[in-house]
Amino acid sequence: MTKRKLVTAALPYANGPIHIGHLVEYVQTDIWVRFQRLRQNETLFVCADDTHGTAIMLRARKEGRSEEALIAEMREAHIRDFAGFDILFDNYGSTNSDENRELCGEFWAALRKEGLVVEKSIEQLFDPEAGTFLADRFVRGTCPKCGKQDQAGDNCECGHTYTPADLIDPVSAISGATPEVREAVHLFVELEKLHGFLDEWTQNGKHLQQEVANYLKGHFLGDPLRDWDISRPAPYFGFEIPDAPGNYWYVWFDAPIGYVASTRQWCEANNQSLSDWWLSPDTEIHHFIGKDITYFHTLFWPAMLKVAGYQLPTKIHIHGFLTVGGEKMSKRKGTFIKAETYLNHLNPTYFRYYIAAKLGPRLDDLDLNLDEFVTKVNSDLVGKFVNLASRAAKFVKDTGLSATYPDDGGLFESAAKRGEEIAEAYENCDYARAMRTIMELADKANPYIESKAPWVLKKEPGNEQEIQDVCTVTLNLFRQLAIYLAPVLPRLATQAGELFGESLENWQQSQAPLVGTEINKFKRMLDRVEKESVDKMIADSAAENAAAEAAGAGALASAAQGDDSAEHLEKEPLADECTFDDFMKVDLRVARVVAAEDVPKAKKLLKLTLGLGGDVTKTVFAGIKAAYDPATLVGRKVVMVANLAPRKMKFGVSEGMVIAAGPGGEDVFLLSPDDDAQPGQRVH
RNA sequence: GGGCCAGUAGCUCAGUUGGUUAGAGCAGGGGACUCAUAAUCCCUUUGUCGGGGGUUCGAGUCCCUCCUGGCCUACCA
Repeated sequence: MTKRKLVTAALPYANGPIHIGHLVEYVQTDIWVRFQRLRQNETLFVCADDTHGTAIMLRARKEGRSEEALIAEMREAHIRDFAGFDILFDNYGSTNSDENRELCGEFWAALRKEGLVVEKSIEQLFDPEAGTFLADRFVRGTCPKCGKQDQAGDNCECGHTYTPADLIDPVSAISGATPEVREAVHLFVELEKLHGFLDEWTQNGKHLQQEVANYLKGHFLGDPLRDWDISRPAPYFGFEIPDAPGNYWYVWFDAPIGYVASTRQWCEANNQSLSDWWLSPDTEIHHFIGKDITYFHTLFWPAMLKVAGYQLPTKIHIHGFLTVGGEKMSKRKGTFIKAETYLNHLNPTYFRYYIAAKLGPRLDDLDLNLDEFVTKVNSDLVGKFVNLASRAAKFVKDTGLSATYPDDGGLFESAAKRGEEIAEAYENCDYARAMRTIMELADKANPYIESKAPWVLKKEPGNEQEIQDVCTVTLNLFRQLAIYLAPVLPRLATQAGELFGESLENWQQSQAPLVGTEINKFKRMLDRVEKESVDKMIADSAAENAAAEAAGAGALASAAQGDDSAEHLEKEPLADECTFDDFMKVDLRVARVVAAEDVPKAKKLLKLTLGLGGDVTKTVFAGIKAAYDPATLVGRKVVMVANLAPRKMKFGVSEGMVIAAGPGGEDVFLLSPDDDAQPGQRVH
């Protein structure tokens, strides 16, 4: 008897939209769930929005609305995005639900009962202006060890770690105010009392990937486990702790309980019992998460479940991050792609397949290479797979499939035998292997039809049976592949089912050929990916982010940087890093304005003659007419790019550029060297 | 600093417990076909398997060492 399976994906934080980085995980999980169902395992897939914490509170405050309004809107967007990628949850809950509050109380009571909760007074920085305690990441200041400025609240680039209270000249990133050190009583869970249990559970080789077990052993389990600070004083958006008024459960306490709460919601709607799913040894529990939240899911969460008497996770599947073009996703480069933006340009099937083809069972990051994305999807899905149906279906649209399965030289049979291999790869989350194997099979199907050439047979009468047989084989190979691919490509599985007049919902269907049935008219199943669409998506994505940044000119940034507005840096973010050598290619010189004259027909230009010392002069047409009167420029010193390639302009040749800041028009500001700089001196 | 992982054809990767001339897909080159979404099929080029040392009859595969890269090191996926 197979066990029933409860599957979760990490709860996305209700503070931002879903992007393709998130989607790696949801696609991975969805594939696994669909695979389980295809194998006839009773499977429940739950998720929820993670809604609590300081970040949500601050954002709601900034937007002048309630946290509830914010998270409701975000939840709607998340659900829409997931649906757009064919991610099919049985229940999508929220950590801000009655079910969750109640369950939190239950887990809390269990911790209390075990005597694991202790009170400790700690010093924490408080922002008097914003009226809130500051999480580490909301404090910046000078590193007490190396003296580097503008470092995060808990660690410095130099590698030193500390508490925010140790920072020199700390500044609140929220308001810019100088935080005060305040003492507050927090509640802690004495995790060390569960050390033995956690040692066994993490190291027994059953529940975690080996490298994760090693990581925990090396980082945490080698020393006594620290007490876990599990409460936050008001103001905090979350659940107030019933027996500690004025204190709230830390978001990471109630978030994983959200898995249970979402399950409960589903149970209540479907007349099921929660205990069958979370308290029964007959149910496997599988969590899919990203490696950044390993710690919470592999130490705290098992500890909480253990203490509360719940079933422990069967397996925690941890994946790496998504990079694009080998780099971290970048808003500026447009590679920080929101789900919505992707869907405006591309079919989700492409993404699901590409991600599946790259996902292995380990924690390696996986890279979205946009050129590879296009060629892989087109070549594998359209060229190899869909093409089979596309080229064979029309020959049998009147006759249907042969009544008995013809001799195909063992093609179907051997591909059927490899089904278990593919299934095992899916089971182990080694989708890359599964996709490789499937494509290997597809690579045998096209040569088959090619060698039989029904389009040639058709030219001579009397070949009807052979044509039908050849197409019966080809379409059955296609159907078999469609079943193998169904967890990844649900839409194609549906379309394939329609072609055959059946529903492809059981892995076993891949093991026996379909014969003697009609074939419906072939409808185009998948368009090729156009590189132009990908490019447009990237461009859109970059534009959105630029607009968003400009609009939301952050209180965060401006406050931490004194009175200067962050606006300019946001409008024009820093360029790509360049090397010293790159920089030295640009020859900047101090120059004196020897002559400046108006160019009557030009709207923006002034003609400048710049002296570099001695007799050397350069003529430069500068777009500063609206900002400067030529007469006032003569004699002053400026900085120019002296080795710029000459450029022919309407009014003459410009031999360089003067350096100025500002967006243009009247807002142009020439840079001047300090008084003693001499024309001709290089700037570097 | 500590830890984990990786380094195999231009690119993405596969190479099971060490065993014959190291593989696939894509890209490149040549040809064929025309049923199919310029899809498909056939043929084809390319590798000091990161460097060095060692174990062995035999190493991409084990050991040592060095180099390079990625990631993690208590709340962004």
